Amino acid sequence: MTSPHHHAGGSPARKLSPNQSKILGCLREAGEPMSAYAILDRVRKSGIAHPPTVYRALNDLMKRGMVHRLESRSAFIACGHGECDGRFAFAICRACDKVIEIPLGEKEQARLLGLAPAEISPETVTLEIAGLCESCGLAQASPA
Amino acid sequence: MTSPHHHAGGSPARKLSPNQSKILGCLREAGEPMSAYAILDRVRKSGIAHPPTVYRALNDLMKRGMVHRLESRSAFIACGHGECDGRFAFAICRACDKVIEIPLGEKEQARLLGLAPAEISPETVTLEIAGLCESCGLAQASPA
DNA sequence: GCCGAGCGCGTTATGTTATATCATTGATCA
DNA sequence: TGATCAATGATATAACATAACGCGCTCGGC
Ligand SMILES: [Zn+2]
Ligand SMILES: [Zn+2]
Ligand SMILES: [Zn+2]
Ligand SMILES: [Zn+2]
Repeated sequence: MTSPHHHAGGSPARKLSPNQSKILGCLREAGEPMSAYAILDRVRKSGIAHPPTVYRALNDLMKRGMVHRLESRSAFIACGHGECDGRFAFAICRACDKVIEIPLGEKEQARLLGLAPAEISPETVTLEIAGLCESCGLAQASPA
Repeated sequence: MTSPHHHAGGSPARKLSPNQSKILGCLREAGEPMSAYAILDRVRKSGIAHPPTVYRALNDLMKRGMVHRLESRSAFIACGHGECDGRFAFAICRACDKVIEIPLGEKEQARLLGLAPAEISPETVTLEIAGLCESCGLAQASPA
């Protein structure tokens, strides 16, 4: 290696910064999707005080595949597998916001990208399936 | 027909209100995704002055399937087919925001819903495929 | 005719999500 | 020592969305 400091200057797998660790820890503890501002509330006690700090860390963590964004909810969630590469989907209960991450196989991913028309060369897929989880389904079936 | 006024009280295919027509017209003219506030700017001249008016109309139009929301962009677009029923996806250029609506067949839709795990009974799918359109792909290949 | 119900819409105010920008700090190193 | 760079802190504001109240119209009952 050329120099142990200056952290390699490149792309692959740098260490998490303290803020990134705090925010990833917060999301992992929660195990649920959280809004950026909900995260901010939870990490205030550990010294993070402003929205940009949270968004910076979230954006870095998303680039690493350790945090995903639920587009249909404007919320963030820790990757259910620690880390992944963009081949995932989500199933979301519309009543209680319970979320399950669905890993996509390469073939499935390719098939989804293949739905794009020739005019657009596809790169990434955002797939969110909304429905009712078991308990919310039961609750809805029997009102009282 | 039972009565031309009071618009039938039920669900199917009521007439558009004046505001709904204005806003749908705006989106159809644009042929591109627009944010709610961009729509507001465009329809100010026709008397619409506040965000809730725009959001009310958009929500109604979405229920009818005449307008769709691009979740990954917080933007709205007129249905490419006049009207549809929830079986659609989008391909979006990440550079110029060009959007193409992709109709999904019943089988495709069913296959997507089938990706949901047993814990969540799936109802609707949000599928947005991002990539580069032809012209943006060229522009990126040759920088200057 | 008068009234109440329902609805579309106007309006005010506020809540929520996200980013632009500049200042500060601390480590590295010529 | 002082330039440089990356990370973070901090201020301010932009962008997106909704809650809540009230008004005026049309319609149907009386
Ligand atoms: Zn993941
Ligand atoms: Zn649920
Ligand atoms: Zn459509
Ligand atoms: Zn493009």
